[in-house]
Amino acid sequence: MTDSTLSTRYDPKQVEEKWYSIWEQNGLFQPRPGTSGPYTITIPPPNVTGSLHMGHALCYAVQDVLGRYKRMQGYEVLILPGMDHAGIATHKVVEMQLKEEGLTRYDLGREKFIERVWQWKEESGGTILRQFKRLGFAFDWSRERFTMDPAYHDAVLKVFIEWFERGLIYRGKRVINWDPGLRTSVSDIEMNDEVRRGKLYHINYPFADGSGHVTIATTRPETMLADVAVAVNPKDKRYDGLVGKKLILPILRVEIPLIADEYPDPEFGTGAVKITPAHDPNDFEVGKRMGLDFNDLKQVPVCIGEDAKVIAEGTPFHGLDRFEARKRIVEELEKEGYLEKVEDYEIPLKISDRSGQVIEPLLSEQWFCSMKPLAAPAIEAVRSGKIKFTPDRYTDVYLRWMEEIRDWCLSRQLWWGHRIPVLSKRIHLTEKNWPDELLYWGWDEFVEGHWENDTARLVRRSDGKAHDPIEDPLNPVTAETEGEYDAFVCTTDPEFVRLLEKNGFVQDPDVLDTWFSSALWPFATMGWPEQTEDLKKFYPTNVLVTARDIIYLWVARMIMDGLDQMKGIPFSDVYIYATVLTETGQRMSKSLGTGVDPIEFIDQFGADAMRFALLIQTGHNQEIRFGEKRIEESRNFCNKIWNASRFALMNIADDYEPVDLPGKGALEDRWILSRLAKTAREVGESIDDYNMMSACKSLQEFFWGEFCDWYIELAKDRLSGDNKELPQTVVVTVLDTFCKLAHPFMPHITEEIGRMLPGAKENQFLDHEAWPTPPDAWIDEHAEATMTSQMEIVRVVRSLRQDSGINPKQVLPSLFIEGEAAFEDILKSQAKFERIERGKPEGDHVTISAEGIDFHLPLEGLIDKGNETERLTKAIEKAKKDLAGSMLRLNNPQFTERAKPEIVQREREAAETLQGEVSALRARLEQVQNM
RNA sequence: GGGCGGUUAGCUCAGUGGUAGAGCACUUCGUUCACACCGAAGGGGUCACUGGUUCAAGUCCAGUACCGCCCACCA
Repeated sequence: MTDSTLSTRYDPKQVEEKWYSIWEQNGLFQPRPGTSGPYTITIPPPNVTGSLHMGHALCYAVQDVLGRYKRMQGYEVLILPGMDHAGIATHKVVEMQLKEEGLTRYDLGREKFIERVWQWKEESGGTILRQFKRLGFAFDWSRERFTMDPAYHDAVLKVFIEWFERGLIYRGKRVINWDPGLRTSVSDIEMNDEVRRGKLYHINYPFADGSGHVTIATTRPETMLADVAVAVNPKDKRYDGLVGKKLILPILRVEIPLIADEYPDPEFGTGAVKITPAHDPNDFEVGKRMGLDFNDLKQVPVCIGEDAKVIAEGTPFHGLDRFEARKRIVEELEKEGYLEKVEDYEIPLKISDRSGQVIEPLLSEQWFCSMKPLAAPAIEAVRSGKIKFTPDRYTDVYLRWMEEIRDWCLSRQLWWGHRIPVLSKRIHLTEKNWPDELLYWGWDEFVEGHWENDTARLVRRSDGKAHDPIEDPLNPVTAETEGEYDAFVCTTDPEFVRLLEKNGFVQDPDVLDTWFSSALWPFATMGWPEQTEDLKKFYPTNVLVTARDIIYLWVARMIMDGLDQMKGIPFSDVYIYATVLTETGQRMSKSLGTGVDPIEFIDQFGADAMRFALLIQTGHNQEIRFGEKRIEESRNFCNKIWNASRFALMNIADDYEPVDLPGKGALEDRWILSRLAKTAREVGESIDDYNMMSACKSLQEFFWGEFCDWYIELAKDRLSGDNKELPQTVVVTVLDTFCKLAHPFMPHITEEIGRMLPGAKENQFLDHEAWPTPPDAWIDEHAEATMTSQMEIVRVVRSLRQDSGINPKQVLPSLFIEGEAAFEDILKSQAKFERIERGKPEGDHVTISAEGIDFHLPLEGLIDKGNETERLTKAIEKAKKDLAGSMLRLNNPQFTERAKPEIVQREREAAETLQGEVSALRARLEQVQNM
């Protein structure tokens, strides 16, 4: 009776803190050589932009379950944690902080700004680490990585340089997505679509010869300052014979041609589209087809700058904000009579994911990465099944996107991130000066001294074609190929950088898109490019657990990079977990005020309750609604576990001696062990299937609905009786096994209880225990069926008592039964009778049937005629309805002939029972009415 | 415009062809006897709709409606 002092309320706070530090001190989170080989997860590194939210808690909880489960199965488990520098996102957080101080990053300068970001990284990283630990995650902190660690930086540069050399990375000038708020380019997948109410302006462009006009429609009239043409579809009859004529561009009053191109849709509006190659990706393509030189401002004018202000010198619009300019230009057009009409219109816009600003498509020179060659093997890896998505519907999502992958704009005009390791210089090459120029900027030194790790390229600006000076150093520049070149040198050697700078080279100020470095996560975290022991042992990882919104941004890129650099898949499974929404189905976000810090819930309910609440809602679904109510339920479950264990410990003597179990004992003993064995299997299978919801439900239903509600209740008397060894052994076995099964989900409370059970050894932790695999011999279908029917009987009799208005706790003298009834003890103790007697009682009584047995409850002078009549009438109605349904089936020859025999047989038995029930109920009703 | 999810009790959700389930909420009863963060009993659902396949459909098929998410260059 050592534990009678335990509180009746489980107190997570003290238990959770205690165990986490003990686990850490005992090195539980580091890989331990096992019998089943390595099992690895490199966790998705959270952004150092603040703190973890509910989605993170779920994500990492799933991984912690997998890690602990696999560890118990004997794997050498490495869960490698870390954090992501998160380029734009972190950059923005710090810029916002500066703004509050009335400063900009330019006031600090690049170096000071980066210092400032590092400071913030320490702060945010510290918060996140504390959150991780509060949640109880068994991750190997000794291997924690950050995507800007020096070694990680080296890995990033290595890939960049290699791809540069292979020609996968190139410099290009094209219309990119410009975020005017953050003043950087962003990739196609970092924007959100949004429809806003706006106007569609119809503007007349008159023919130069005065013969009428062409009407175009636009939502962005301000871009007309950079129009180069108006296009119509060659099939559009309305413009037959007009293509080739000159139009006057209103306001600027310059001539632009009316051209034919496949792009305009004749069905839309007038079928005529103004072409602004510098400010629209479609128009850019048209411009390319027109053969324009994008380096020539005369051919491709630009009218909006990086600050989203209009560039149009000599006009009143110069320097205006883009939206202000739109207003003024429309006024001007109206005044001059060019405005045909204005319609209300839903404008589809691209909104920057990071700043919320309207994206401005802008002609800009950036670094790009060719994706097709990288994507091909990554498609194959998934299509062939080497990488498997769960739920598998995401396979198609992935494949569809990968098959239409577009080149990736890599450069960002930010300061926080991996700086692009390229120096460049504009040179003018002619046939004559080619070798001199090479010598001038140190080319031979480059070739001799630095070739091993570095690479270089010459790109002719007029055609964008690359010339590889290494492959073809003496390729003479001819009259045709002479002209402006950009010389790019890609190097990591600081000495060489200085030499180049001395020769007029300038280092690229841009940094890489943060996902470029994230893509290397599964191997760069293990020390790659060094061939480390970790890399040999733990790569490839086993599973990636992540959110569906980064399948393209991250998952796809890791697969591509892994296959390209490691020549092997980075993980074999991808599990996409559900998005966590608020109770009302809103997105959880700080800006909406709907974000919740998991720590608040942990303070209130405990980490185990928090984890379980999330996990029990997480299967193969795509979203979950989460709130305090759900955690309360889990908290209550923890409390139930606590109290059941407390009760068990109070009943187990210090001299407890276990006995052999299988096949022995009372019905309930065999039943609960059979249920335990099945639960163990279900939990394992559910985890293997990444279905945490199913695993949690099995655990909860078993423990609460079967072990507590039935087994413990039935065992109460026996636990203190003469043969207490057996029920005690069952109780301890169930608790011990349950603690192990539930440990991955609720590590703290299970450890606490597990350690109090008889037989627990010093410094032995559940993580080191074997995952329970109860033998087949424990499964006893007969016991389960019998027990199920006993439970039904008890429920029915209890219901009869309740309906008769008897106090549930009151023990009645006797219950009469007619029919075959074994296990009278169960009935006696659970339905609370002193005796079970055969036959029918003499006096007034009420009767109910279950499992073919009639139960009579003597109620001399106590029967409420009205109540009983109502109860019986209802019962008759229900039985008649069921019987009718049953007969309908049985009278249908199609059914009796075609349905499986056992189904028909079951139906016959059911009908028979119902038939008997109906007549019995009728007889009783008559009896009652005669009372 | 295309694709993917969802629609089951008041709420949140399980349910992979054989007579509809859980938790919460609600009603009634019950606190010396593990737990009121508890126990017992109960009420509550033509499983969104329309067709089809089948002896049998919440479950399979086709379509419709509504909700959510993703992709797409219609100015």
